[in-house]
Amino acid sequence: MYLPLLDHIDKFVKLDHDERNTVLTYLDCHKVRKKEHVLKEGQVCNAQYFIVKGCFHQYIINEKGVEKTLLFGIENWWMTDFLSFQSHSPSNFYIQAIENSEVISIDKESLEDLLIRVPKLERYFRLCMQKSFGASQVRIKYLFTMSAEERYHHINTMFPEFVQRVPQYMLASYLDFSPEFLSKIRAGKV
Amino acid sequence: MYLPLLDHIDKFVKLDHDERNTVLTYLDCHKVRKKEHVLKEGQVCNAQYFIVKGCFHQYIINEKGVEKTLLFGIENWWMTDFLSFQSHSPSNFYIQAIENSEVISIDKESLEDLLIRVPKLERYFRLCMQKSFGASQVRIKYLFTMSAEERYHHINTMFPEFVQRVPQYMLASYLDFSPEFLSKIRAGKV
DNA sequence: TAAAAAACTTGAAGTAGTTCAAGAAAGGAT
DNA sequence: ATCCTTTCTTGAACTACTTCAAGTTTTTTA
Repeated sequence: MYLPLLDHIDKFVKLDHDERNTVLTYLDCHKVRKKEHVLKEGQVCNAQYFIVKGCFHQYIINEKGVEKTLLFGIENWWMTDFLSFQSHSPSNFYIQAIENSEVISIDKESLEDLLIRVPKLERYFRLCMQKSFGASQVRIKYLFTMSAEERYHHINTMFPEFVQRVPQYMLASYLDFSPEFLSKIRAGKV
Repeated sequence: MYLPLLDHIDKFVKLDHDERNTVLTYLDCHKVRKKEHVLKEGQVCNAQYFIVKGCFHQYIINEKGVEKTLLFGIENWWMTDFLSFQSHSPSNFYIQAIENSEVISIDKESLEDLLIRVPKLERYFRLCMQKSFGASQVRIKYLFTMSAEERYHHINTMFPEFVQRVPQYMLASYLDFSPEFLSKIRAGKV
């Protein structure tokens, strides 16, 4: 149950037996049902979530009441609103399960505590974040340089299983165009 | 010369006298002239740059040969291509000085070394990155929810001095629209 | 301080993608 | 198995923004 996270940590830093056990005492694994939220706009984001199983998206609702998906997360990714988490400010975002999922959550206080007891984890979280941030930089590059159609074909080539896994309208939103347009791209009508 | 960085570190973690001195031995401060690059597409990004003075932008050149600015950096920000830095892969980006600037650079090996000697810095870099990543998440929100005109007015309200500081065509590119369109927004011709 | 280069402006014509509305298909719950 | 909800499709009308080209202004360099 907690193994996926320990394995993930192990890719970045080596913990000894005691440290692993310490980590375990701080974690809390629970199920999140499809469509359930772990964060809503306006709330202060007080935890980070490691996805053990399932799929989430981070989204906002625009002034027309339409959902815009900014980010997806699947197994072995951390999800949170880092800005709200760090600065205790109300979040701009919703984070919602797209499938029945399982997450390991750790709240801010526990994390602070844990990082004092297992300082090696500072490195783990640093490297994780570096990876996410790198990915987000590349994403902006794609948004800035490719047409809607190119973005769709690109993601479809790189992550075909993922494209099947999430609703089309969310994918369209993530790629920053309308669901109708995605439908037309797929039908070859553009 | 190195004080701005030590001050910045001090906002996140407290170093003792020895640790500060250790840090200093790893740093290298140098001037970068306007239009000079610290990173070009295709190079592996081997260092992180802390901006002591001046202004940089990270950009790509698209298939039409046009520059697209993905990110700006000013005093007290770190700039690098984290993906390339972490995974030793060729960078997608250029990083160039917009003004005559001064940076403190630290290369990958030195950083690894330094982090071993001053482990507290793991925390510093983690928190720095968390802040940058949070900012980049919010930026994507703006790109996804505001019209071109709204994005311009927003940045102009939030950071008026910054808007004056960089060429309009770079700002337009950063906001993801054409320089001509920015000209028209400013003239009230949209 | 003149000449060259870089940055900004303007209008006209074009287009990539949106919006709307209505129907069809697929998925979930009881 | 059927009803209800959610998701996907299609075409027609529209629009926010781009592209192009030419001229003007500002900045840099020698």
